[in-house]
Amino acid sequence: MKARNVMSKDYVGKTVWLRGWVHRKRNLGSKIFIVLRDSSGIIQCLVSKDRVDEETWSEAEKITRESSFIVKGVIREDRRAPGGYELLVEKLRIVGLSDVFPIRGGEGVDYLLDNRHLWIRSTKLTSVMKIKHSVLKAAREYLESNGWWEVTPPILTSSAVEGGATLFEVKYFDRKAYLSQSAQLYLEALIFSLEKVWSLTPSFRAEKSRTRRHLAEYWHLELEAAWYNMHDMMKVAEELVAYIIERVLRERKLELETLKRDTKILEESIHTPYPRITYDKAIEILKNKGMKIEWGDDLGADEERTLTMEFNKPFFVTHFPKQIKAFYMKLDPTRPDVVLGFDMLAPEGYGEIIGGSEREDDYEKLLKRIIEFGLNPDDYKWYLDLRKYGTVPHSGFGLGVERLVMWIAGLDHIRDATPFPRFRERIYP
RNA sequence: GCCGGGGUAGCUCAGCUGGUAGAGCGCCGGGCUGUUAACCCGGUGGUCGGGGGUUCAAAUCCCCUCCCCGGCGCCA
Repeated sequence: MKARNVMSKDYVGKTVWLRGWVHRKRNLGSKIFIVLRDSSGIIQCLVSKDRVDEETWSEAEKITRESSFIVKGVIREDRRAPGGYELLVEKLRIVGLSDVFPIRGGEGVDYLLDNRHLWIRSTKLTSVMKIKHSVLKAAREYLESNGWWEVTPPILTSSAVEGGATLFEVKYFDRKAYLSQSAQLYLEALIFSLEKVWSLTPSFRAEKSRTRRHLAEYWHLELEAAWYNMHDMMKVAEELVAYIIERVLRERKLELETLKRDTKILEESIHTPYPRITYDKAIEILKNKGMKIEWGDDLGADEERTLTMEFNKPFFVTHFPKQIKAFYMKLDPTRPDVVLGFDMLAPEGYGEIIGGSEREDDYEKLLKRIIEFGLNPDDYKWYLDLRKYGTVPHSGFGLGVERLVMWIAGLDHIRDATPFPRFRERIYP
């Protein structure tokens, strides 16, 4: 049995066995309250000296916070118990006695990160992990039921996907290799047979970022489809996100409550389509707000945050100047100074969660772009090949899973959207 | 990489116009039959991040260095 299940009228008066960990212990002398935690939640257990055998009593006296134990008792309703139900203990046995637990409450960020392997048990992080589970499950469901093939691109690669972003270098036998920062180029190769593909992989960025929105290692959900133009792809992006949010709202109500997440904007976000504005329009809005920005500048964190306050659901910004976007994005044929690219920004100040585009499918144009960006065409030979053998219009996007989770869960830092966050200054534990 | 803040007890912090350290919590011991981060009484606790300098005297002033946090840039 699990703690949450037995906390109901149906179980009152019934004898149950539970196993879990000591969440809290309060010793009153001849009564000991032990709050049991298992993967489902918590329940208070009452050990009363006059109602248990000597062995159980001495186990209860000895047990410490975070010890694992097995307990047998009768469920009863009691207004004084947290949650309204408690277990009146008959037998209790310690399985793994815990040393003094290093986390008590009130510790600082650094200390908690050093003790991440223990802090991971907290109700907050447990709730986030459950939300992340539902996010991934919902994404897989959506893609599965809409005809997308799941594929497994490589993590070890021979060169950069795009110049600029820093790569982690690893020893690869006698050569150098890099940890992938995007599966996109490989997904592009796979659309020639499967047409609609997606992958969920770790991506790595060796940037020395110091922000609440960056991880050195994060989970990347990427889609790529043949015959899709930018607008087809944006429709997929918004449907996917809306579906995920709808599922999380339904499945993870309790966890969102635990996190004190105000779900008003999430409820809005299950309705598509999402608003679309062009980069031109974004600049205009920002200028009217008195921000110092000129056409051609990339949207910085402040600008993004300001824009997100204009909407009550995720929205798209499209048609960015070509110089601030990647080489593989297709230029707008009606206006070659902008690309057929789009970002999806989450509201409430969260900002970019998706980046996507229509890809350049013409060999000569792509080659020209690669050279313009100062990249070495030899590194992209196989990628260019795709434009020589039955090229096809296609589009794709990448979603930062932790960024999406961060927004849905209402977190103030991306590190809590993943169990063991990796930053420049942190690889332990 | 840049800007700002910070490293003092196991944890969170005070002390910083120089006079070799203090609180709360934890921990240990005792008490307690309805606690909700239980409470009450007693006890325990420190190379003041590291190195160098000034001084009779440095947690405190100066220089160097390491580490962490927040923000920006970069991006998902």
